[in-house]
Amino acid sequence: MVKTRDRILEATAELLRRKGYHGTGLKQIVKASEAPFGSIYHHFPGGKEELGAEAIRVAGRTYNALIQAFFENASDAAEATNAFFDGAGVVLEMTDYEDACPIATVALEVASVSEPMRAASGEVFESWIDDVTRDFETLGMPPERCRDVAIELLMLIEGAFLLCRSWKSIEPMKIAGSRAVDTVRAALIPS
Amino acid sequence: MVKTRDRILEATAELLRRKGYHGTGLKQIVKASEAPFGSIYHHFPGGKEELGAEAIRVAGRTYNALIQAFFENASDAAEATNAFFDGAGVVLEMTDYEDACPIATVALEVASVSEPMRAASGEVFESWIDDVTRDFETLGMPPERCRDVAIELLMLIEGAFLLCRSWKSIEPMKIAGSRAVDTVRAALIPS
DNA sequence: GTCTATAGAAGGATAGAC
DNA sequence: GTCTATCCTTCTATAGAC
Repeated sequence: MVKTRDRILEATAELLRRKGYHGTGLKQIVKASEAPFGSIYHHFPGGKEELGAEAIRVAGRTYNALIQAFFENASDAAEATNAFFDGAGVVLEMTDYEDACPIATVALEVASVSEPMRAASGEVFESWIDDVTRDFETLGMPPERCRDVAIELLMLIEGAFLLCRSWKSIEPMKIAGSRAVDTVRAALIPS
Repeated sequence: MVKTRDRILEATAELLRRKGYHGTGLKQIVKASEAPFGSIYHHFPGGKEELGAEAIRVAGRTYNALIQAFFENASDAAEATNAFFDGAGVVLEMTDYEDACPIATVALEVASVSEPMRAASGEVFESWIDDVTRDFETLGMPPERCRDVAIELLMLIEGAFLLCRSWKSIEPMKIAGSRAVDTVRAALIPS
């Protein structure tokens, strides 16, 4: 049995990714989650803002798992990077450029508008960076480089998501993936 | 004398950058532009969507000018790149991380929702890429590399804007700038 | 053709029945 | 404590006065 609260969070995370924060209504959320309207305010007294912040964290954890699936037990950091960017491109094409980063749209929308939601998105990005940083350390990259490389990869893929969706083309993702692999490969070589 | 239509477009472009598409109401636009409500539908019969698409193009042209100010008559492509990323970081800090890309938020919001606005944002990104590509050719970069380098720079700065705003930190912009300069410098060397 | 008033729907939030 | 009915605001859009 799936708890009402979890259904609400799942539905919200999904709607936020596709429609953004201001594009998602509470009424859509109750419809999608098949929950009564009052349940939102029972479980999230802070209203839409509290629900949104929590949904961002839920979406973030889903992606933590995806990241770890590619990087945690990889044999080579560069190969894992290549597979990750390739996979992102495949998903983009399969979903007609709808499924990209689950929180980027919301993060930009709320950055200067809602401090709790900005903080939530910041923590999610940080947790992704932490995952990749640790994985790169495990995979033999010099520790002092790991975090910067992880941040560069995240910037490249977020930029690629933006351009790919706006152009309906995976060309940017191919360029981003190629550059990401170059960076990882270079960082792996001890200086 | 400034035409009503232009005032509406300027106000819309500014609001879209700060609040996004769904976060900006037509009533805010008429208030900010000091125009009567009916004027919007007089000048933009297609309503908010047509106005939004046009405002995206206006914002795009403003940035075309900014890009050219840095790259068009530069003496060195790498130096110009460095100055551009530095400048972006300075503006972010000065505006408490509010002023970043004028169209990124809207582009993500509308990518899967409004075809006319998606097309407009795609054209704007394309025009920025075209500018930088031409400038790099002029500055001596091998022509076959210019476009890919320009796209990489755009992805890096868009990713940096996202992370900088979510973290309220310019660390990502510094990393992005550093990597961008490295890429440009490497591309300038004939192989 | 400039501007006001208002329609009609959807937004977030709340009160209170059960 | 689950759920419904409803409140008030804001949204986009339009009708029509001047």
